[in-house]
Amino acid sequence: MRITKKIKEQMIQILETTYIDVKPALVFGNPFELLIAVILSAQCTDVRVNITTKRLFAKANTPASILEMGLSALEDEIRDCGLYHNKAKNILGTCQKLCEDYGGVVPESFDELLKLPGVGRKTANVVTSIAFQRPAIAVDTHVFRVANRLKLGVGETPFAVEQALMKIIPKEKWSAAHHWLIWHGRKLCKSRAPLCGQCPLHEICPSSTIA
DNA sequence: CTCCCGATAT
DNA sequence: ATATCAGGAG
Repeated sequence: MRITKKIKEQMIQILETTYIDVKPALVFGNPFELLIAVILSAQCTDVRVNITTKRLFAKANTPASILEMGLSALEDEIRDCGLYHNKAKNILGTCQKLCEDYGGVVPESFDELLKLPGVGRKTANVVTSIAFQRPAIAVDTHVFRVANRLKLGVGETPFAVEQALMKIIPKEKWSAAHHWLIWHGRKLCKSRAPLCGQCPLHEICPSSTIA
């Protein structure tokens, strides 16, 4: 079955009305905390990140104070999130760059964000969208999977999916769409056992496992 | 493409 | 027991 532009627009409308009012799952108090939380969130559940950041931010929640912790103390603090050696190194590198080049403040420029160690396209887009409230579609594992299953935005790489989604979704809805797709992926369009029977999109979804 | 990696869901 | 989790770097 071919997915027309009209069907894609139907999908967008259903997602928009179904996931009205969804908000970020990560807990943060400012752009810097969000940046650190997103770096920690790679291959880790948001629940675990929130437990870890609550404890970490109580001890240190500025670039300078996290730098003071040092590598091994930071590793101990974030170990539960997994990939902790890389993440600790990247967080320290990011904190150092923030202090040296940006006066301890998270830059709003997407290109500057990308220069921070441990910050790739997905993380930079999350910070751009959520912390600075500018239109962006961060393609994480959920968005990538859901967009491809729906054929709402097809692509072999996250960047390709991001571009495909930006074409079909009006710019003013980009940031919201990122949240619709994430929550849809978490609640219904799960990686292992998608709950197609409960899905409001199953009738127009090309990947639906039910009639 | 591979490696990083502990916690959690199934 | 193993697939997956708000990915990024080499």
